[in-house]
Amino acid sequence: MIGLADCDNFFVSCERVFRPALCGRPVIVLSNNDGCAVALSNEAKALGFRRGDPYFKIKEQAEANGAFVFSGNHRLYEDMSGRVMMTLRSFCEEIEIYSVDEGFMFFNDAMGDWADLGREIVRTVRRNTGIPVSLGLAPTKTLAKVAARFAKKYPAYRGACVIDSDEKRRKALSLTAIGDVWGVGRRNLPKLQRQGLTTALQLADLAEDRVKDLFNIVGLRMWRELNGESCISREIVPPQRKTITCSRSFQADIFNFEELRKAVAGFTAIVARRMREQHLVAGALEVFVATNRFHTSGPQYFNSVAQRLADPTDDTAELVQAALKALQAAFRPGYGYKKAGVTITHCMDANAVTGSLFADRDDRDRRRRLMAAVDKITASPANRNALHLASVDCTFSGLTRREHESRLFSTNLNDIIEINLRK
DNA sequence: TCTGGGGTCCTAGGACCC
DNA sequence: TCTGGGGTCCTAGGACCC
Repeated sequence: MIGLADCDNFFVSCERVFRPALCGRPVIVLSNNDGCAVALSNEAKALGFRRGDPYFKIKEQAEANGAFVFSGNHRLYEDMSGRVMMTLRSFCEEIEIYSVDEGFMFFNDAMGDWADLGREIVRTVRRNTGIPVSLGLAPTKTLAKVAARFAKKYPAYRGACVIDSDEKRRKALSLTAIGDVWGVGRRNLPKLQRQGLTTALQLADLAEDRVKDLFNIVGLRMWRELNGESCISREIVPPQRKTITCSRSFQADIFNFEELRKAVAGFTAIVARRMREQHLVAGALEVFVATNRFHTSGPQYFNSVAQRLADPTDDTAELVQAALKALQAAFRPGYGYKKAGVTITHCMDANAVTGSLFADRDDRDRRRRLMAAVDKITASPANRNALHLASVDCTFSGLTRREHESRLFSTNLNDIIEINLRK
């Protein structure tokens, strides 16, 4: 049996844990630069606000409706995510952390009544973390996703929905719109609809040969999963990352190379720290710059330049040097840049790399120790910016808008909740 | 004025090899 | 007249996910 635990309106729920007065009220969490709504409470959804709405278009209406608005506080959400996953793991050794707010659980033995177990998991996550979660239980990942949607949608399930018979499977699929199936996206939905398919059950009931004609291997796998044949693999040990990206949109267009240079160096430093956390080294890196794609007047420009690294590395200074070289090649003066980013590619396990024959080993070791020391000093959130390369703007101060920040309630001692006891 | 960020997999086509 | 067959690797673009 496969369980999918899916946190309800996760970012909103994280904010509510530390401000319970927000429960039952409309809450909206925004993306970087306070750009778009990325998470909404049910109350905000009921008011007509949608994920992806640009904030400047809904701001007035949100204020008029008394909605509470937050800039994304991802360090808080990451920390809360870790707590949720820890609780899930206490029920099941084999879990796959699928995203910040979702985890698959793999049960190898019969565990008694699945619905009872599911509800106990939901209750325990709520008690341990304050986060409301919905659980779907079914023989395949895709069906567990379907079950979780029902658990979320209908309070009668009390948090957990189980698909453990063919009858339940067919019933659930008949009530699921084809566009709501995991793996059916925007682009392919019209194609499926043209075939006269409206429910997930109609898709599942197609003959295998017909599925092979209509789709590629991805569609075939989805069809098998809907029919109860598990064929999407378990990733219990997280696979090694292949790329790591850091990119941002800016509050105002940047025309000046120096300003862009600082930002790109900052992105590179963040990416470098993340790769060291994961014990990776990069074989190459890519820098992109872009003008505002929503501007209809004025010239548009996008460019992305890759830079091979002579020797795979995780050293911030070396990576920044390479990134700035790439930036120089990508940059054209005269444009207003709205967005830029850095991606490291060709990642490998740091311990499995053979250094170049001509590399200076002593220098390598010194740099490695330096990076380890920097990482140690900047490990705690309060010291995050205590030490950095001079070329790096690690705060992005003034670069992006964050007007509705909440605090680092759970990871920074300066930000913990204060309780005023009345006399 | 203002419009997110970070990933993966699949496929087709080109370069290259024998 | 007539111009092979079979591979791998890499990349860009598309589709999907959260």
